[in-house]
Formats: sequence, structure tokens, C-alpha cells
Amino acid sequence: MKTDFIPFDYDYFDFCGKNYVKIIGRNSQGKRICVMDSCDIYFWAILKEKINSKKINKLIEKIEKIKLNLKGRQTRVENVELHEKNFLGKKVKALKIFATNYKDLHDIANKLGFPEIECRRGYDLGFITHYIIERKINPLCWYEISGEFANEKFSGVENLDVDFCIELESLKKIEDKKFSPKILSYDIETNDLRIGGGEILMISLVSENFKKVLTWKKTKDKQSYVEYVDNEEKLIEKFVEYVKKISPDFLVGYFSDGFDLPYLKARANKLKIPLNLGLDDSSPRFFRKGFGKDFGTAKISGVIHIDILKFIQTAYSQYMQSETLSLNEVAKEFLGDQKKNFDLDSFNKISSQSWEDYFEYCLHDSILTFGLFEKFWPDILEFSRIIKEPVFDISRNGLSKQVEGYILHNLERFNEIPEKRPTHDEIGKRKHRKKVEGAFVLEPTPGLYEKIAFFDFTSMHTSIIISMNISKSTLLEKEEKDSYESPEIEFEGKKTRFYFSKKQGFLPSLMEEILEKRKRYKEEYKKNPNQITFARSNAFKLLSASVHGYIGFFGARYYSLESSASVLAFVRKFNKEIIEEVTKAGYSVIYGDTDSIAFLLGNKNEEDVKKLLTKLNSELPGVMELELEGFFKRGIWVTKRTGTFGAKKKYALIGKDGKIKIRGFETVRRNWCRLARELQSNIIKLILEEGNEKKAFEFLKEVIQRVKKRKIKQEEIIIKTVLQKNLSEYKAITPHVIAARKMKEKGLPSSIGNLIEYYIAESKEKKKFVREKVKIPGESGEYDISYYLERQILPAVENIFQIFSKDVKETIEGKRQTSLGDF
DNA sequence: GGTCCCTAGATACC
DNA sequence: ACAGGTATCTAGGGACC
Repeated sequence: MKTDFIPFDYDYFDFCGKNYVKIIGRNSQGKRICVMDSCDIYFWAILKEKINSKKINKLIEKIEKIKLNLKGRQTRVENVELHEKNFLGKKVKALKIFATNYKDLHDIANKLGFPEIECRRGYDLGFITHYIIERKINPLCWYEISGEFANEKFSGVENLDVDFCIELESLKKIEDKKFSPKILSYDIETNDLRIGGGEILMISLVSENFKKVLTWKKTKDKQSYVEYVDNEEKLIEKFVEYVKKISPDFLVGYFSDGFDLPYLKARANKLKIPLNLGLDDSSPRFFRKGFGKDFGTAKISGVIHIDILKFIQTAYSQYMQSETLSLNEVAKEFLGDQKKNFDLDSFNKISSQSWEDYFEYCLHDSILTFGLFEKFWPDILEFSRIIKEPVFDISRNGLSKQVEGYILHNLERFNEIPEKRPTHDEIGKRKHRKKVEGAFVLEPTPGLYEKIAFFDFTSMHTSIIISMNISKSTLLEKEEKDSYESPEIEFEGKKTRFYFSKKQGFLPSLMEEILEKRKRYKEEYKKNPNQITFARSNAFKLLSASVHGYIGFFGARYYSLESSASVLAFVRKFNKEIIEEVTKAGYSVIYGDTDSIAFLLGNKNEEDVKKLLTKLNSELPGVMELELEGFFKRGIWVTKRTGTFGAKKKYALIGKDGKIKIRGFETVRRNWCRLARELQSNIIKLILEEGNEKKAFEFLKEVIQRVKKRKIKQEEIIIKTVLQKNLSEYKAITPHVIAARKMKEKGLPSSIGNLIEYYIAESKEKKKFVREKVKIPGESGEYDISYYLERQILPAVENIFQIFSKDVKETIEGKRQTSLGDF
């Protein structure tokens, strides 16, 4: 039997005491295939230096005799080989110790208390990762495979609903072909948000040319996509039936790891019915990660369950305009579509027509989820191919896991044995180490400026890692001639320098490849700018930028605080040097943050600036590169609220095309009310466009009048804050905590991650705390004029007008008495 | 009950 | 626990008078 094949998902099982991998995928005819395979299972025992071959042979003999009795199961070392390997860049002799079952490696490793052995490695990769590395059958790449039909052989162990099942004999990588996975999105609606705490009212399903809402709630009219069942029990059964019938490669939800699938499972358990969604009729398995704070993941055998929210969260949230990651806002940003309007507040009072609306609302959620998956699929695909981990994991892993995955799958090229995961104790120690000094931020001189140029370093941290060959394995113990020397660093209380070998390490070498990808996608975006090419470009920017974070992350295998400190010291050094050079060239530098610098053109022109850039680049080492971010017509920098110091990380620019770029100002901070944000944004715009504050001041006066006359709509005064911890954990009782408590009383979502909305209302008595005046949107009350004038508008505009020596405090607060007389 | 200083908390920038 | 450090700013917490 021979066929082409593209692997989607990997799982493993035991058969006759041996590890098998089952890979689910398809061929170009669209047939679903299960490939059964196994691979060599082994780990490494790295030997101490200067052990003679006689001793090694004796050691091998001893190890070969190791037998274990684990929970009634017999296992033993199968074979031992001696290899020349690298470990952390150093040549070592290592024993490759083979076993039957991956699960046993840890136990066997623990039996190796021989003095000749320095350390044991390679038993903690996870079987799937180990398998992919070993057999090189990479996710989402095309292969030509051959083997025997194996449905019979594994029957009784693995009964899968696939077109055919093959035991792999040979494989060959073939050219990429186009393929479109079958996608089914789903969404449930319930009458209680606590998992399993209420009933599931309806479930929507959307696939290509397929739309369905299942419900047991009968109504007078009926849309064609609505299908009635008798009760909740039948609802769940019908859902399973449809999933099996459509038989998708990907079952996609939005926050479905945390809500939809656990809810379905909980209800199925309660009703004592199976939730046999797996291709082998198994129920979803839930894996808890961390210590309760986060949600687990939900895995379905043979069907790849994707919670698209997770991928968006790690890969894109930093670059999105949306203020929350709600399906509504995310869909608005990426699909230009949003959720249907439906008031979920009162389940009991839903009329028949409302139920129709509710069905449509539910259906539309699945439509949006489907659309989001389609939009992000190219990115998930690319990530999965590059990192070589299955989509299930790629779509859920954090950035450190992605970087680490990339490293682990590429070690073999360097003949490297993988470093182990840090132990719990080691993590504890790392977390308690003193933080290293970070980047340098130049304090700006507040003012309105004309003709500004911005330079920034492309992927600065990564290019430093590459250019200075910085990593755990290239770090030298002491100064060596002809090595890279870090600037002086304050490290663990002492001033010191670190040195890195000039022989390129495997990590810097791998980073060079990531940087290449990043550049390629940036070019692609420039050629064809749209949301998706932008997002992809940024996803790789993020992956590239995460490399530095990874080596300073306490959970990393290749953690090295010395390396991290060195990278940051170089970051400071290069930025300060560029500031100096640009100043020397006759420009006045306004601002700089980490990898960027802003300066005035003055009496020079753009050509001069470009020439300067070329000159600066010719002096930079390795792959380091300074880039022209852009020329701007005007820019504004303000003071901090307290004192006369220039505020860092707060500025606004207007490009030659009139486009405005605002950083750090209240305008871009979601926990300020829209009134203040929009006012500030308009004022910044007017000032940047006009070059003076006159029109802006008139605008301010108008808004003040509207506030005083209570002409401001409620949605403009709402303050939105995301709850970052559980309500009981707050030490300080802030306004948003009070608002969250009120929401909780009303049964509204008020746990970690939920958006808390409130406004500050006027009260008869004088109140000491803001929190005493907090009201949530449904509560009746008039907004507190003084609060909004003094605590929202004033702070948002005061510093801006101060640049023109205009004190607006009087304008905002002063006239209040007279205008209040009008009422 | 007011003032002062500090911390908690949220959210931004790179 | 699940990339890092730097920074701004509000409101609350607590000491003191």
C-alpha cells in the first residue's frame, strides 16, 4: 500500500508493551488515514572526561543488564551504544541507552548511579517530540508513505473511524501540495456560566456549506438551520452525531478549552450519556496545566480540538487594536464582522421571537469562530511547519514553548544532546535571583517639534545574540583572548563582564534562521499590506523577539541569566552610542527607548539623514542593522504629571501623510473613559495638524461645556478595567473591585479576565473615596461632573497645554462655580 | 478629618 | 509558571497630626 500523506495530529499508545505512535492525517484524495509507527527509544548518559575504553566497556555491560519491575510490568535496557556527541557545545562521549517504552526512560535513568556518568539527558522531551525528531515525519508536510494495512493488527486496542490504517514501512518527503483541512466550528449557549452549573440550551455548528443550531427549546416559527430535539440529553447526542457525520480535521471553538468542551463534558456526565467525540469513540481528555489559575486543555482523540482564542492571545494580542479578546472585538478587528445583538441578561423572560434571535446569535458565534480559524490558519500552519510540533500544541503553547520547540527539533544538525528541563527546585532558585538591568530609555525634553526622524534597530536583541554569539553554551568561564566581551554589568551585586566564544554556537545559529523568516514576512507585508500579512509579520517579530526573553525565562532549558544580562548590556551600549553619534553629526536627539532614537532634522534634509544611516550601519558589527523607521512632520512630548521631567514612553507623531501615531498617552489606555480618551486624541490631532494649541483649546472648552450641561452619553463615561485576579485576592479595594462585586451580585461575569465596567456617580453626601461613588451601567444615577472634569479630562490634557504655557486647570475647574449656577 | 508618603494595581512601550 | 525589563499614573492604605 502506497499513498501520499499529510500528518495533522499525533498520539501514542502501548501495544504488546511497546510504544506506538498513531498519526492522523489525510491524503490528496481527502481520505482520512491513520499511520501506526514506532521508533527507537533511548536517552543519553554523558560520560565524565578521561574514562578509558576498558572502563566504558565494563560500564556498558553493567547497563545492558539493567532490568526493572515497574508496577508489575517488566522492562529492561535493550541496547547500549557509545557515541561522540556535543553537549552545550562541548565534545563528549555519551552512551545511547535504548529501552522499549518511553515511559521507562526516567526510571532507567534513575538506576544509573555510576561514578563514570556525568549526567543523563534526553528522557524528558515527551514521546511525540522525541518521535518527530527521530522519524522526521513533520506536521503538515507532505510525504509519500508505504506500508501494510494495519486495521486488523491493532484491532481491540485502537479502533479508529478512518478510511484506512497503515503500519508505516517507508516514507519520503515530497513536494508541497495544496490542501484544505475540514473545519467545524461550534458554540454552546447555557443558562448558567458556571461549568456544568446550568443546562445547555443550544449548540451551533458551522462548516463549509453547513449551518446548524440544535436546540430543545421549541418556538412558533423556525429558521431552516434550527433543528429541534426533545431534551438536553438528545441535544448532546445529536451534537456528537453531527460531529461524527461531518468528521472534521479541526473542531474549533472560541474559549472552548475553558468553557464549551468542559461544559459539554460536565453535562454529559451528569446526564450519564457518553460524549464519544473521538475517532475511537473516546471522550475528550482534559489536561490541567499550572496550578489552577489557568484553564486546562481539551483533547479529542483523532480530531484536533482548537481553541482559537489561545493562539490569538499568544501570537497577536500585543499587536491588536481591540481592547479585549472577546469574540466580538476580535471578530470586528479581523473579520470586520461582529456578534449579533442579543441581551443575555434575563433568560427567564425570553419570548418566542427572542429565542429566534438567540438561535441566530448562537449560530453567528460559530460563523465568526469559523472565520477566525480560516484567517489564522496560514499562520498556524507556518508555525507548525517551522517549529515541527503538532497543531494542537502550536495553537496553545506560550512563546517560550515555541522557541524551545524550535530549538529541540533542530539540535540534531549540531549533533547536540538536549539539555534537560529545570527541576522544580531549580526553577525556585532561578525565580529568586536578582533581576538584571534592562534597556535604556532617554528622558525626552517636553515640547512640540517639527521635522523628526526615527531610527530603530531591527530585531535588536536577536541580532545581538547572533552577532556576539551569546548563549548558555558559548559563555566562557573566564576571559579569553579573541572572544566577545560584554560591557561592564552589575551582576549579583558585583561589577563584572562576560565573555563568549567566537566559535558559533548552535543557539545563535538557529536564531539567525528565525531572523531570516522575520525579515521575509516583513517584506511580504510591505509588498502586500493587509491585516493578515501584518499579523504574520508581527508573529515572527514576536517569535524572534521572544528568543531573548526565553534565555532569561526561569522555565527554559537553555536559561542563562549571564547571557540575558549581556544582551541587555549590549542593548544599552549600542543605543547610547547611536545617540552619541547622531548628536555628533549635528542633530538634536529628542528621545530614545531600547532600540530606537528620535531626532530633529533641523537645517538638514532627508538625504543627509539617509547618508548618516548608511554610515552608522557600516560601523555596526555582525548582523546588526539600524533602520529608518520614518520621517515625521511634527511630534509632541510632555512632562510627567508630577514634576517637570519629560515623560518616557509617551509621545505622539504626525507623519507626512497626516497619519497620527500615539504612544503611551491616555488615548491608548483602555482604563480611561472614552470621553477623556477621545478628547485627548482630538486635541493631540489638532495640535499636530495646526502646529499650535489654539483650535485645540477651543475644542476643549466645548467639551467642558457639554460635560457641565450633562450632555455626555453614558457610554462615554464608562471606565473599563480587566480583573487581573480573583475578587478575594485584592489587598486594596479599588473602584473596579467594587464594580466587580456589584456585577457578581447581579450574576454577571466577574472573574479573572472579565472586563469590569463602571462609572462615577454624583452623590448628595460628600464621599471620601471614589469607590463609594461607583455605579455599574445598569444602575441609575447622574455622572459626577467634578470627577470627570478633574480626574479624567484634566489629567488627559493638562500636560499637553502646558507645553504652550497654557494652564487649563482654571478653564476646567475654575469656571465650574459660575456654570453650576445655571442649574 | 486632612496631609504625606508609599504600595497596589492596571496598562502601556519596546 | 509557561518570554523579559522599564515606565506612568490613579486610588487606596496607613502613619501622623
